[in-house]
This record gives sequence, C-alpha cells and structure tokens, in this order.
Amino acid sequence: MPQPQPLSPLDLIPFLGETLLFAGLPEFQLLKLATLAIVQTYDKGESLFQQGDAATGFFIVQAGRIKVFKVAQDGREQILHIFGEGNHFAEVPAWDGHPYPAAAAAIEPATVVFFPRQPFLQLLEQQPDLAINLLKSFARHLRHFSNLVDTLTLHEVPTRLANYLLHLREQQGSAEQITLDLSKGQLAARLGTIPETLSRVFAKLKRQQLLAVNGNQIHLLNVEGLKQLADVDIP
Amino acid sequence: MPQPQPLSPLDLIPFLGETLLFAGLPEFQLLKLATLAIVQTYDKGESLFQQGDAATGFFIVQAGRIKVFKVAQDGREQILHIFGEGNHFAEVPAWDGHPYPAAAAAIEPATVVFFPRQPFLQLLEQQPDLAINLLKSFARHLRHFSNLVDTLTLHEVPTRLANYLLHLREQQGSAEQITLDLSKGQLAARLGTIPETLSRVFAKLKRQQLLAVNGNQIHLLNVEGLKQLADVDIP
DNA sequence: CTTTGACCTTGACTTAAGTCAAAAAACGGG
DNA sequence: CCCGTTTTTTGACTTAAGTCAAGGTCAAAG
Repeated sequence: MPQPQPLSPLDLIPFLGETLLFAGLPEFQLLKLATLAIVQTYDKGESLFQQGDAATGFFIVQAGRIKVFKVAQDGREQILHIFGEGNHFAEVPAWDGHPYPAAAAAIEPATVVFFPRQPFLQLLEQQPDLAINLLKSFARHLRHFSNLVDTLTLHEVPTRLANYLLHLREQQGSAEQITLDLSKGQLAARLGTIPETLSRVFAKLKRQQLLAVNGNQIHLLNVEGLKQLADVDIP
Repeated sequence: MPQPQPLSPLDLIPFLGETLLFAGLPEFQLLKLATLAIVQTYDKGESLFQQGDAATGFFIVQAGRIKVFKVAQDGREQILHIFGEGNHFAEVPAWDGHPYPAAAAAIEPATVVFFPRQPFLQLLEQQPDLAINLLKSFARHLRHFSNLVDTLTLHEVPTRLANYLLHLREQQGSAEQITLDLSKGQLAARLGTIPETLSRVFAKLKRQQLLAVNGNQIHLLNVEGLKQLADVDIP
C-alpha cells in the first residue's frame, strides 16, 4: 500500500515549478496545485496501478523510479517507459478519462506526487501554458514510442542492447566504464526479451571482446564495434 | 512527384471543418487555413517523405490512404499507422520542428492536403481550441502506440492476425464475410511480419477451420475460435 | 489471346530467441 | 557472518518466424 506522506504543500512548490509540465506557471497556481497534490511512497516492486484501471489522475516522480509496462497473459513484461525524478506520466489517461493502458510499478523505493484528475482538468482550462506543456510532453512520448517500435520490431536483441549501453554511456559522461541503471531482469523487460536471453547476449558480446561485465558494472572495450552493432538511425 | 492540384480554397472549407483537428474552428480561420493549404496527389507507392527529412508541415488525407512506417536497413518495413480520409498525421514533427521520425507513402492513389509548418504554428497561438484538438490527436496516437507495442511484442503472429480480422469485422458491420483493406504484403508489414509468414498463418487458420480465404475476401468460419486466439486485452 | 509484372504461396532450411530445469552468485536481513 | 531468498547464469531443447528459391495466380497491357 502506498503511504500518503504528511508533507506541507509549501515544500512542494519549488519542486513542481521545476518539472517540465508545470514550468512557467505563476506562483499562485503552483500553490493551488501543491494543495491538491498527494505525496505517496512506494516500496520496490509495489504497483501504482494496473492496466485497465480507471484513471483517477497522473503522477510526478519525486524520488526513485517508476516503470510503466504491459504484461502478457503468460506474465512476460514489456517495459514501455521508465520515469525518474521530475518526470510525469499517465497524463493521457488523466486527461482523456479512459482507463490506464498499461500498468505502473516502482522499480526501487519511490516517492511520487499524485494529482487527481478533476482539478487538473480545471487548471488546464485556466492555463493555456499548461496545455502547451502537455503538448510538449505528449510529443516527447510519441517520439519515444516510434523509436521503441522501431527498436523492438526491426532490430535484434544484441543490437538493442548495444544501443541501450551506448545511450547509457552518453548519459554517464561517455566514459568506457558504465553502471547499469536497471537490474538485468528489468533490463531484459526493457529490451523486450527475457533474462536468459539477455544473459546469453552479454556472454556473446564478452566473447567478441566488445565489453566486460562485472555485476552492474559494464566496461565497454570496443565502443566502435558496439556502435557498428547498434547502427542506430534517427531517434 | 506529387501533383499540386489547382483547387479553389473555398472548396476545401467544408472538408477541413469536418476533420477532428479543425472541428469547431470559426469560419474565417478555416478560410485562412484553406488558403495556406496545398493539395497534392500521389500515385500508389509514391513517397510523401522519408524518415529523417526535415519537417516542413503536416498532412490531412482527403482521399485514398497513406501509410506511415519505419524501414530497417535490410528493407523490412514496419507500418506504424495507416491514415484514411479525414485523418491527419505528422502533426508532431510539424509542431516540434524535429525531423519526421518515420517515412510516409501512399498505399493507393491518394489526395492529401499539406499545411506548412509556420502558419500552422501561428494559428495555434491564436486558437486555443486548436491546441485542444491537437492534444486529443496526440492522445489518440499515444494509445494507438501503446497498443501497437503490446501487440507486436507480447503476441504471436496468428494472434495478431486474428485480432486484426476481428477489428476489421467490427468495422465492416460484424458480418462473417470481410474484405481485407490491405494487400497481403502490406498487411504483413502492418502485423510486423513478412508475406511468407502471413501466408503460412492464413494457411494454418484455414486448416483449423477458423476461416476461408478467397483473394481479399475472408470468410470467418468460427468467430468464437478467433476471439479465443486473439484474446485481446484493453486497447 | 498471351505476355508481363506484381503479388502471393509453398517448400526446405536456418536462426533467433523462448522454455524448462538446475546450478551459481549476489543480496539482505536476523 | 550465516541463511534463505532473489537474481543471474548455463545447458539442453523447442519453436516461431525469417531466408532463399521456385512456382503459381491474376489482371492489365500489348
């Protein structure tokens, strides 16, 4: 069960003002928002909502990370997106009122700010800026999805992994030593495969001297080779 | 090469007013739009733009159908979306100014209305209603994508085909006799597979007495069986 | 007609990746 | 520090779906 946090709305204002969604909103609106917000904490693995649940609102991550994912009947998971600090998600269901199209759960202990649907819609009417921010967010998500479909259907697992690792490398300052930001099991779900296969692909890349693995530490031995394998197109 | 059509702007107004994107706009705005619009016709197979092209504007389909798709280096295609009469597409690139993330081509002779980016952005600033319509459109696309990823990664080809056929059946009035709206080759690309595999899956479903195929006419012999195979979840 | 080209189907084969099972390694309390 | 749980790896096997190549079908064009 999520723990509602007794936290003063005032403490939330600076945080909200820095999120992309609420950037540029006047102070008094942020205050209103902050009073509506419900801060919740989740344990690792705990579920925020299931696919098909009625959409009651949307979320902003304050700490930790949340995965949004689809589940097959056989239990296999496909992660659609992982959201970290300052990211917001489930705005579409909050906005259009249809059920959540995917499930969400914490992949590590997390604190999120929940905004109920109705007040959010009201605010949206009063604040054209917010509509623009929402558009930006939707546009980002659409590009993400188009990229995801490309990756998952037109590339094989080694390519997807190489891609992922190279992105991670950039995020972490382009050194050859990188730290996985997901457990291997979760990484498999992110890449649209299963842990066994991921493990084998890591083994294969090791054999090819492309990288070395030590727990969640990956040493990229041959970045050029990985790039060739990844052979990305426009994201 | 697309043929720009010499068509009076006035003729376009009623059409534009009925599209979801421009629904509810005042007449004088529609007129402005109509003067900006460039009507183009494309032959079957002709390309509107390539993935990575600079986004110069967006499109509304007036007649025929357009596919938006990703291409792998080996030439394999994944269709992301098919747009028919009254549908609009590529609003994201037109809006955010980044390159088109996928390619577009006509799957049959088509007439589209092209709107250049800059005037569109100006109009958007003047018309908050348009921003709302755009949000609706983005939201629809996002749900479509989340569904697409689910289908492509969590279900096998026979399931995907059964799903497709059942949707088609609903569209066509729920009779057992349906007409494919795509060539089998394009259907394969839509379902994330190749023609050979699709052909074999059709053969398999025939063998299981689930359907009968005659060209683009499909007779659904056992709708319940297909539903079981499709075993859809929330779209 | 009959020829041409686009589209579709079929067969034989290969391959990427999933399944199942078990062992090994890593982790987190108590 | 040890024990039990979770995560990861490995092996043997299966399977869905892709590749390659050859025919077949059909309709429009000559």
